[in-house]
Amino acid sequence: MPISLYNSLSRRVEPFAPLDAGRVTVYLCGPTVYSYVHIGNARGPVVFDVLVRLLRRHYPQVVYARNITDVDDKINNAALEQGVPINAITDRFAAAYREDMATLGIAPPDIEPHATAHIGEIIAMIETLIAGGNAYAAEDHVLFDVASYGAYGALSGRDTEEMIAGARVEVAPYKKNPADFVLWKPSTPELPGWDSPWGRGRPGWHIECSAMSAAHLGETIDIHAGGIDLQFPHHENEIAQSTCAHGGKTFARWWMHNGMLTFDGRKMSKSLGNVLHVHQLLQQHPPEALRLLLLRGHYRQPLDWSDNAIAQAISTLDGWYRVLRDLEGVAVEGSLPVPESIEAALSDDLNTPQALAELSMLADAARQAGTPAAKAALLGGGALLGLLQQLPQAWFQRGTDSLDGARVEALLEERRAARAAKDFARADAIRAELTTMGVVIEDGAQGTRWSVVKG
RNA sequence: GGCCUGGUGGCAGAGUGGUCAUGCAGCGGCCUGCAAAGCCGCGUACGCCGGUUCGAUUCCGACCCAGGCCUCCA
Repeated sequence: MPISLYNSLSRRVEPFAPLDAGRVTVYLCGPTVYSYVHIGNARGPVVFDVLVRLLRRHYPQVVYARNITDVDDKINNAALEQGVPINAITDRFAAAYREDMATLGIAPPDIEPHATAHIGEIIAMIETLIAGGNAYAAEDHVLFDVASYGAYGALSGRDTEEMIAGARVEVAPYKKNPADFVLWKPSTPELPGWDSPWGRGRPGWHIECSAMSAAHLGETIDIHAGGIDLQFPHHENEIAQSTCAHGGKTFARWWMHNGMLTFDGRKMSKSLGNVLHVHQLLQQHPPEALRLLLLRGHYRQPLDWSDNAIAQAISTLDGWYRVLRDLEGVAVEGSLPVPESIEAALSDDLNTPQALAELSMLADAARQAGTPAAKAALLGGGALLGLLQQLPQAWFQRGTDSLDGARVEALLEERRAARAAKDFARADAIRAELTTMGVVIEDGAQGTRWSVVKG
């Protein structure tokens, strides 16, 4: 089944075809690790995790890189404030990031390049840009000369003249044009820095991604992904740098941008201060519900975060896992099939809401049919989305660490006896007590089952 | 101000030129000791105004509203 993807470059959905079907390359702009990331930062990783899962079904090798930006002024500020070296900050939050992404069911990328490990490549790239007349050194800085690249602004649909005339870009005396951006900047002694032809300094943000991408994926990559807020200037600058440094070669053939996560209708961002940290949310809610929530909207649309949305996601998963629990005795053997309906939805520009609708129908079908094939279809569809991969028991009795399991069992046994003796008043009292403990019970043909209300 | 998205039923959210999204919630019924779950059924959804059309939520135009980018940001 052919895959079609929206390309921000052409502003239309196009049939996807990699440059080399034997090696598909995908790059996602990762986090700057100066603190915990917020849930909005997790949207891209989740969405493009699904994309990579889909691509892996079609191509023998997909090389997926998601970088870590570990040199940046925000990191420097945090390190200075706390009086520690920058790697004390970056190691800690890079590890937390990895752990949190894994908890969200995101498969690790094939490559996780760190900016500080590519200073040599960054300096070499800057030298190439200077030699080619696309960059210039001035007052210990090196700047990209935007006027030297005619296609600047093509991705974000901006007019170069307007941007150069724009009043909101930082105007510095050493810039030829206000729109010129920094490739290298000087470091004072207390700041981290590396020796370079332009003195001791550190790289600008944009050049890091260009250098890391080229180092691991090659000069032309198939898909470059990131949040829509990175389209300008970050991605625009990456294109300018990479294209000019590589003799005019196309940098990324596909550009994919995920929409912003909003909170109370506003973009969630650290600068606005309305963030919810993934690390914390994962302790308050089932991780799978967070993942489902992030997939409930189309990736290019804004998605609003709310407690109600979390509750709906949990209820939906309850329903699906209930089906799987009822089919626990039905054996599924061999590798899981991927239902055509799910693959079709995802192949249509990663229509995850449609895929989730199909998954609901598969769950319903599995409940009706109760066959190994129907159960396998539900599990297989879930697998492509990174959902439904835990045991029903684990889902329903999650977060029970603080619960006294023996006491629950004892109460259930007592209630069973009471019901057998037709002492329904006692039975209901026990049910009420369990409810206050956060335990919900269901009497069924196979006995009484219990689960936690939430968590 | 410039550029770009989008406005769908109580909520979330796909989609389509002409009977159906889907999920959550709600209501009625069956079932149940009572619940829960499940099953059956219910609720005249497509911002506003024009236009094109036999027919528009879907195409076109204007308008209103919301959000994003233009500065660090997934």
